[in-house]
Amino acid sequence: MEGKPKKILIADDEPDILEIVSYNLGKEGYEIYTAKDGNEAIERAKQLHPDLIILDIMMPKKTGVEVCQILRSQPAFQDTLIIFLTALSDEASQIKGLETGADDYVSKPISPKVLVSRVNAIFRRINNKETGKSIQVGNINIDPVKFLVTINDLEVILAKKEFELLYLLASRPGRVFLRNEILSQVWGNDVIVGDRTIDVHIRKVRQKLGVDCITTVKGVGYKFEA
Amino acid sequence: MEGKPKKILIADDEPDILEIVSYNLGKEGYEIYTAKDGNEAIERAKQLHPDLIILDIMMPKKTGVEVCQILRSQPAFQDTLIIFLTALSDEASQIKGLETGADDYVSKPISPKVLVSRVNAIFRRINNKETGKSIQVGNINIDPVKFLVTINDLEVILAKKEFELLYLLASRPGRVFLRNEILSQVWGNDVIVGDRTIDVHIRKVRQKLGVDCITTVKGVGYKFEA
DNA sequence: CTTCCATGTTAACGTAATGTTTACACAAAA
DNA sequence: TTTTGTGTAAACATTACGTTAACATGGAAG
Repeated sequence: MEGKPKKILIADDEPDILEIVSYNLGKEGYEIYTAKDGNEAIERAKQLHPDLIILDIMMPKKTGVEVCQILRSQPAFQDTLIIFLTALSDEASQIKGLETGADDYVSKPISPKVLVSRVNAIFRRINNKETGKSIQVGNINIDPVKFLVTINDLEVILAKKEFELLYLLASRPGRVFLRNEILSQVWGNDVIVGDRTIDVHIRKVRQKLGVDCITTVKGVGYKFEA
Repeated sequence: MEGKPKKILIADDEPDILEIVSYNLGKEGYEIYTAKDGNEAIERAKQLHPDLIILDIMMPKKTGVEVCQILRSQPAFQDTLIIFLTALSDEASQIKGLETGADDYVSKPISPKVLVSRVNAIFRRINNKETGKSIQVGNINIDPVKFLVTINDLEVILAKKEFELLYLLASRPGRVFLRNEILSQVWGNDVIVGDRTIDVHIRKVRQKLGVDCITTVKGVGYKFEA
C-alpha cells in the first residue's frame, strides 16, 4: 500500500464478526478501529475521521442507516467512504442503504476474502488519482520527485515534514484537511505528537513560502489556496 | 442526472438480461449500448469509450474476466468503471473479478432495482471526487469539502457552527427542522445550551449571507429556501 | 388594547483553538 | 568531535468562536 495506512472503522454488535473482519483487514495493512453500537460508531467516527466506515445495519442504540444519515448530514463526513454490512439481503434494504449515501453494500454471511477484495477495490478506485506528480497551483510549483518547491521560479528549501505537509495540502487545493487527517497522512496513525506540532510546521511553511496560501479554518483544519 | 448522460455498455449473451438491464438503466437517463459476446464487448468499448461497462462473466468468445483484463491493460481504460454481472456467486469468482480491476460485482439472479442503485452509487462516488459534493440551491453554493459558501460566486466565510447549521438546513431545502433536531445534529445529544443559542447562530448566518433564505416557522423550527 | 410567548438583536465575556517564540533532543554531516 | 539542521515540546500570546444574558420586537390570544 502506498502512502500512510488507511483508517477503517468497523461497527457491529457481534464480537465474532468484529474480530474476523478486523483480523482480515488488519492483515492487509489497514488500521482497524471498532465500535459495538450505533452511538459508539458516531462517537469514534468523530474522533478518528476514518477513511472508510463499515456499518452493520442491525445494531443496538442506532442502526447503521441512521448512523450513515447522521454522519452524512455533517460537512466533515462527505468524503468518508461507507460500506453497509448486514444480514438483510432483501432488496429494499440494499436500495435504501445505497440511496442513503453508502458506497457499497455487502450481505451476510460474508466471506472475509470477498469483503477484503471489495475494500481494496473501493480504495483503488479512489487512490489511483493520487500519483507522485508535481503540483502546480498559481505560481507555486511542488515537485515531489526532486523534493523541490519553486515559487515564481525561485527555489524554496523545505524540510521533510514541511514538504510533506505542503504537498498534502496542495494535492487538493481548496479542500480543507482536518487536523486528524493531517496527522495520519503526514505523521502516521501510531505516532503521538503534541497539539502545537502541526501549527509550528504550518508556520514554518508559511514563513518560508512568504506568500499567504495556507488558510486556517478554525475548529476544522487547514486548506491551501492560491 | 446532472451534466451529460453517462454511457453504459452492457455485455451479456442472454437477450433477456440485456433487455431488462437496458430498460431499467435507460429509464434512469443513461445511454445504453449492448454487446452479446466478449469480442463484441471489446470492439464496442473501443468505439464508444463508455463510462461504465457491465460484463457478464460467462460469455462466448471471451469471458468477462478476460475482457476486463484486456481493457485494463490499456491506458485508455484505466479509469473506466467495470461491474461484473454473473451467475457465479461463489467466492473465488468474486475475488478474482475484483482483483482483476473491477469496481463492483453483482450476482445473478439480480434485481433490476438493486443493479440500478449500485450503478447510481458508483457514479455518485466518482462524481463526488471530481466535482465535490456541494449543495447548490438557487445562487447559493455550499461546499462541505472546501468548507466554503459562495453566493453568486462571492465567497462567504462562516465559522464552524454556522457552517454546520447552514449545511444541515440546506441539505434538505424546504424541509422544516425542529429545534431539537438542529440541536442534536449540530451540537450533539449530550450538549446542553441555552434557548437563544440557535437564534444567535441563525442570525449570524442570515447576516453573513445577506440574502434571506432561512425562514422561521414559529413554534416549530427553521427551514432553508431559495 | 393589553398580555404573553416565541423569536430577534446586540454586546460582552470566558475560553477553546491557534499563533508565536524559545529551547532542547537527536540525527546527519563535516 | 563539532556543527548544522530538523522535529517536537513547552510556555506563553493572541484571536475569534460560541455562549449567555439582557433587552427588543412582533404577532396571536384574550
